[in-house]
Amino acid sequence: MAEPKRAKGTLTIYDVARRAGVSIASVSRVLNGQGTPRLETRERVMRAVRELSFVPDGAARALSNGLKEVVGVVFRRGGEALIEGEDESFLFIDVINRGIEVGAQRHGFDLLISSVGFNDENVAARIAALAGKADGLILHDRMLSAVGIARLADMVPIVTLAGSPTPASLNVRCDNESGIRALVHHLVIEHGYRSLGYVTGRSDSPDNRTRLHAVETEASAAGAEIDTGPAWQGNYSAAGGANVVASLLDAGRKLPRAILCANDQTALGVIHALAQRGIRVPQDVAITGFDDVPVARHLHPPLTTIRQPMQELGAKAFDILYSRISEGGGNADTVLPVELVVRESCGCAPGSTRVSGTDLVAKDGHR
Amino acid sequence: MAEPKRAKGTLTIYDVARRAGVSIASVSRVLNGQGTPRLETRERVMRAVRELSFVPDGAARALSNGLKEVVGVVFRRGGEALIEGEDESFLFIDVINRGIEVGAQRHGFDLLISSVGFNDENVAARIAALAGKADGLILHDRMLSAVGIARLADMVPIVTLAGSPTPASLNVRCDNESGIRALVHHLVIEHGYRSLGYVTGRSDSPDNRTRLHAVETEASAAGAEIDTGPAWQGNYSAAGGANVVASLLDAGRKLPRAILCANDQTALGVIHALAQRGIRVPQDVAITGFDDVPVARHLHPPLTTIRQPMQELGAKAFDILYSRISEGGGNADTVLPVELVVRESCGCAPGSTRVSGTDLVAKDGHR
DNA sequence: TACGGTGCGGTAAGCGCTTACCGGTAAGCG
DNA sequence: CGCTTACCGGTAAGCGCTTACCGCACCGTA
Repeated sequence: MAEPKRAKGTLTIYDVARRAGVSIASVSRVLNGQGTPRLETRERVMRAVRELSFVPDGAARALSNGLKEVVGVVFRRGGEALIEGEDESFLFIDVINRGIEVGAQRHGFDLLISSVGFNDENVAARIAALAGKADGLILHDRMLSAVGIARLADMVPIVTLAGSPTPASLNVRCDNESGIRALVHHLVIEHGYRSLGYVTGRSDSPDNRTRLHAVETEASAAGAEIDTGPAWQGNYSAAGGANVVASLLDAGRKLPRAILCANDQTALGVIHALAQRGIRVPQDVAITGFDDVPVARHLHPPLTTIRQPMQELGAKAFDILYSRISEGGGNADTVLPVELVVRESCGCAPGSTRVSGTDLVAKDGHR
Repeated sequence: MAEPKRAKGTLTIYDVARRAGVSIASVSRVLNGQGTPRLETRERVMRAVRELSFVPDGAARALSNGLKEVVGVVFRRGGEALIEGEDESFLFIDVINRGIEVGAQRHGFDLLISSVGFNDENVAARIAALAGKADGLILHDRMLSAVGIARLADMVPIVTLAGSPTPASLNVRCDNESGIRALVHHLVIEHGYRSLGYVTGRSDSPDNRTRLHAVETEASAAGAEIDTGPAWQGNYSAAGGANVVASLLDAGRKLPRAILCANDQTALGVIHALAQRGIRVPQDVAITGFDDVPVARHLHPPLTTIRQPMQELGAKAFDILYSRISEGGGNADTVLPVELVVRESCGCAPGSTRVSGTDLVAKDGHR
């Protein structure tokens, strides 16, 4: 199919060896710090390498020693961008990826990134192809079914984010329950709101199911009414949140005093829709998000939300994957603590931003 | 050095061949659509592949046919995050990367991503290592000196973003001049502001130099005064912008009627600092940015800025790199048109967001 | 029936690297 | 002074794949 056979001046280890007057084995040893080459040998090799500006071919190395030093990362590219600015939806993902990268660099790994559109068909095939180019894969939320993961997993180690562990794959997630508990506590106990609503995320997301369940549990435990059901079905997008509000209002339903949203994106849409109907936040309805994406503090009003340690989540995911790759171990289900970030959308006073951990689990200090 | 020799059940093309009762050559041919295998052969192979869920090893493929189908992307990780929310600085980069990825996927390439901290030492070494794992490299702004690029370039094809082409590397950038021209025209002619200021970006950035020069040229052409100099030196960060304002004010200098900022980040810092001093935007001082990052529309007031087609920039960069990789050609210096986005920070009325191309250059239609 | 052509598919030669293995040299020892 | 023991460094065997090359079987034609 392709012209691009071999680039012109491909420099190989043979060229370096010839120039240094040694064998390729010596060059390799010097470059990798194996064995104990004589000082002179080392210097001759290094000089030749420098003079030729030689860089060993990654593919050949990988083939030879069975380690590519590459982690694949797969995520879904933004779906339907209905509201202007919706493209921010990928922020969340990018921050996590940044964290993965930080972890990866500590071990000389790089990230091989591949996003998948919402209506791409050959998702499994694309992920499989990626698997062929990497030592392990990190899958963001909702990339593959359990069977898909299982199939993939006997090809290459897998870590999922915000999913659930399977016999063959590991998982890293945030402590949703604690986050929701803190939010409900703040709204019901501290603000005294008696009626709550919860705009859900995609129904196939484990995170979403956990949060919904936690809202219901906590709300009734706190003695507040909780409004849910099909009418409250969102999809993690701003558009989804806006739709819920619009249909609720069009159906003549009375809104609860406070609405929790499955994530910040959704909250953004909800606030937007509310503003269009002239409903004030937080005076008429209090709103909260989940995630604390960077834009959350710039919304009007600034969004009260749950901060997930996204960067750490990514770094942790890499660490776990790495230990799976090198030793075959790895904690199957890792849970990271979250923080309540109080701003103004819940009804608190301006300027009183407050952050508080919801959990005593020690974060284990990657920074 | 490493345990991770070979994963346990590494499945190879031999396994598939055995199971299908054919030779490895046939398997390869079927998998790559080369030659004209008989229908029966094709089916037997495909069945075996499916049953074993075989995925060919990327490293071996790459080694064998000299094409890794990987592009390396290098950028700087955010520097000093002084202002809360500064972490958004990487948004810009992420959007471009998204564009690169879109372009890459059209050709079955994936992105190998590596970021570099501002005070990392072995930058050249890290980039070189990345080069070994990729077919070509895309470098974001200010990654490497001209010599560094030259050295790298005879190793692997290079495309720089927002830089300048070198004999050995290609470049893609936005039409800074037109953007600045549109901005100055809007501020001076339409709003009638007679005095302007320009908070610069990093002094080593080609984009920054171009913009500064354009501001000076256009301002004097339009008959406005332009305030510049060392006191106006920013660094593309919000903190940098805030500093400029703070020192200007502390030094008792009178601010011009309108301040153009090297980028949106800077504008964010400037607006922030102004607000702290009780100076109103745009009533007292009008502010403009450059880039139109997603958060720009959420600022207070919403930021008038120049929209760079960041996604297209990325896609274009990939296309050019790809043609360099496959044919050795590629346009050395590609310039993309920009748009003026009028919001409120320039003094225009709320709700009057207006977007207008500044250029008649046809965008060549990747979408 | 014999012979050239065509079309599949197998064999084997690398791609650029790492490393097990082994041979040569020099140092250590009796 | 001869033999053991280290220590280096070279030779060569793969790693898993693609593909040039070649042989074989079967077809058509004379």
